[in-house]
Amino acid sequence: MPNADAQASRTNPGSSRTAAERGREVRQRLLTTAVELIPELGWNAVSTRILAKRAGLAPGLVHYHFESLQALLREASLASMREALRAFDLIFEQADTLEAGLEMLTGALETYSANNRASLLFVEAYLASLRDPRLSQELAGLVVDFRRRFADWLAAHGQMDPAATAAVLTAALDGVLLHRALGPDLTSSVVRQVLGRVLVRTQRTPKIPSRKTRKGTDTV
Amino acid sequence: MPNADAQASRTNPGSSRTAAERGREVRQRLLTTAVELIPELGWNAVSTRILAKRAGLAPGLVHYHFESLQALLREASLASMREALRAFDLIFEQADTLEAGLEMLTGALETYSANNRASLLFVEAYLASLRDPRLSQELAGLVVDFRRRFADWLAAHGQMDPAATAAVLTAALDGVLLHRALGPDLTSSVVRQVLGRVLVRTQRTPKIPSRKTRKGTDTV
Amino acid sequence: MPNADAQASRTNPGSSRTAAERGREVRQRLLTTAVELIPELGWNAVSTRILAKRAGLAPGLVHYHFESLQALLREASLASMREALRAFDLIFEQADTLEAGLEMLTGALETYSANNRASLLFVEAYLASLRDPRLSQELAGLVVDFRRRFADWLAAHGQMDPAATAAVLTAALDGVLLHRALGPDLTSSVVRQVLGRVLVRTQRTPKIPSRKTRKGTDTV
Amino acid sequence: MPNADAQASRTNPGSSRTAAERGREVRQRLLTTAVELIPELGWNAVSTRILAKRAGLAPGLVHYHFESLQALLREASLASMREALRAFDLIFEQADTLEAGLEMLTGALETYSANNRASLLFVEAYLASLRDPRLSQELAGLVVDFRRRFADWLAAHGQMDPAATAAVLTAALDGVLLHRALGPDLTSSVVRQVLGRVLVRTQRTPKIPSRKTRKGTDTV
DNA sequence: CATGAATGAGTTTTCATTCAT
DNA sequence: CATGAATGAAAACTCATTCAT
Repeated sequence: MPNADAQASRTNPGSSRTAAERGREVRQRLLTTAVELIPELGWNAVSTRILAKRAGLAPGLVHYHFESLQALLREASLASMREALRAFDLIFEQADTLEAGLEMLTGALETYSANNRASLLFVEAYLASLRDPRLSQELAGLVVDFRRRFADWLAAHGQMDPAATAAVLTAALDGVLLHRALGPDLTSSVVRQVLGRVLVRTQRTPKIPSRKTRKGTDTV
Repeated sequence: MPNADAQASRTNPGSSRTAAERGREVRQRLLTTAVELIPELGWNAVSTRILAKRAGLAPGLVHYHFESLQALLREASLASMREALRAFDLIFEQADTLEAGLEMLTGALETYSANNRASLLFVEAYLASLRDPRLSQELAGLVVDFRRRFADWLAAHGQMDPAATAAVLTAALDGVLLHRALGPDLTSSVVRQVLGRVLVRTQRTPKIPSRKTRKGTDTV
Repeated sequence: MPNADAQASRTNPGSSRTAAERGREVRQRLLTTAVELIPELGWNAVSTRILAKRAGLAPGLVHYHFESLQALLREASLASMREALRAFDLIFEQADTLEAGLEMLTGALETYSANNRASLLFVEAYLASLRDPRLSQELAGLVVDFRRRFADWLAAHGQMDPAATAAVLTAALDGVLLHRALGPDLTSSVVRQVLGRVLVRTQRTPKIPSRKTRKGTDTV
Repeated sequence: MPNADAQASRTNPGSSRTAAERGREVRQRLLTTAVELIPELGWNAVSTRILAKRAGLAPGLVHYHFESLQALLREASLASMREALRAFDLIFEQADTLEAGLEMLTGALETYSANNRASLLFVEAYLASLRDPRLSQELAGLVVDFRRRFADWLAAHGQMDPAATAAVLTAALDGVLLHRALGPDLTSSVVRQVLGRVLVRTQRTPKIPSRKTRKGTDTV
């Protein structure tokens, strides 16, 4: 990355670009380091000094580039979560049956849980949002957006009660994330198997793409 | 209040009861206050001074009765969670159908979410356990125990895949707790409606097993 | 002082007195040091570290004994000013003519200006009070009280317009304090000579009023 | 605003006027902003960043145009005070009796106290001068000059002891400024009424001297 | 003439923990 | 069993000043 930028700066010699560019790099480095540190140490244990040291930067830079440490953590976590959620949009685009979608969702979950970091970041941000109104607002926006896209996709594939299903499944997946952070015993195949029962097609207009014959549908 | 207690102890001078008894009371008060403070401020924001002040006790008492602040928080949160889980045992004893059980579970969830405190305590403890091996171990024990009792109850009432279902439902309910902490839009009736689909009876009639003989079967 | 206390503590062996007493001493030492430092460095330049170092105490003690540095400075300056004003009460009791009173006042002024510290403390506190409502309120109380006692004394000795005269003379004396802090050219004899002209007796012989019956009369 | 200026400078590209002129403008803007900020925040609370932000300028400009922040504050406050004192010269020229002069002086005082800013600037500068020898020297010069002009005017209008009276009245008026900063209860009519007694004519008719021939005589 | 990124020491304040009594 | 004074490190944040561009 520094090499690429060094090249780029050559393109524009003598301009003020280098300073500004380096500034943006430093800012970005702080954000990246924060995303790394939040799951590792916990939201409240990320201090300016630790952050700066880990980023290999002078401690004063945190408050030069950000209004407060909280603002930095907020921006970093939101950016990271937004990007994580973008992955799900891809899933929604590619999956053409409810079952395929669930499989991809739990697969993604497995990926995230593997390095633990992304999922913990979500939970840490959830808790932090309880004491940070700004974060709370933006985070709620993310969740609502995700639920809506999820519900749209569910509806488009014939799911019964798409909005309710999306809301509960979103929460359930977050719960699974949380439990996987604690221990590895919740395999994605188990999750898929159980949560798969939630996926039920409406009676009317079923263009039945059923992958297998469904089993016991004693819904409650 | 400390004055009142001081007076009370004067009433019973020299008796061995007063000293030991009051000591236990003070210890208990510290635990109770911690349970109150953890969801309110967040695990890492509970300090000895804040805790002592809120409990109306001298600051030195925290380290007199506990090895460290972390030990106090650990003991307090575990005790509180154990008690909370005991409430579910009652549900398991009283509910005689899967549907009734789910209804009581989501009802309890509503109760917990109402004051938010109990559910947040769980999540705070989950995260804290990632950096506290002792807490992690005990917490894992709690969760495993709960899953097993849950699975037993599910099995006894004809649920298919009881262990897997219990594990996923436990995680899902925690996820719902978490999302309710963020906003009130996840009503318990929606949760009941969607998660109810997970409850499916096995084809063959199960022989209802005694609690003692069965253990967590199946997967997980 | 430590020796005296060491003796005192011997009088009461085994009691908790020593610890509490030492605490009070430390607190007092912080106050005393603040009074010393405010005129020397300026209100805003007195930092916790400088203060603790000068007092020969650990830096944490400032916030152990006081809620904030501002609270410490406030308490210290107010106590010092109250004591300084008490000296004027003595003057009012002893002086039996307007002229003798003015002579003693300007004399006191000379004393204060000599070490500069007391007078600068007043001015620093005046300015600080503009950004500290609590200090402002208490300081205003001090000034109002002093004006009233001054006015009472003036009235008792036949001064015309005692309240207005007291208010303006108080301000004028503060101005003289300020100018003396800048340079030594304003001798007390010059001040006495000029401000003496302000002292004018009413035409009619005043009935000397008792302190209780009188209130701040006239204008202002 | 900076944008507007940027546009304006574009209007006149390459001209030597724009560069030099704009430089002076920026310098002046820094001075003006400092004069605004010193009474508002206190001398020591005016920082380069706050100053630059308030002036709508880049932070680096402070040290580009001035050797140090202190130097900027010094220059700004002295310029402002010099201008304020020029207003008094007008009074001296226009007032033809002692009484009329005092009335105009207290009137001016009222004006200054109204916005508080000018009077507070004086007091802040007085205190700052105690720790800034350069400021101290220049400020002393200002005060001495003012006293002399005041004394000259007093002498020209028959005042007894003009030098002593001028010195004490100058201090007294500063004291009144200070007290008015604290609270509004010292009305200018009260001040005029009391300080008016200080104005006393010499017995013998003074030969009215020309302004040029007289200098500060008498005591002090 | 102007910019704004960078620095490291500075600020106030809070902390868990120890310990003499 | 209990107290509360004490400590020194660490927290978030602000600072004047420098300097490459």
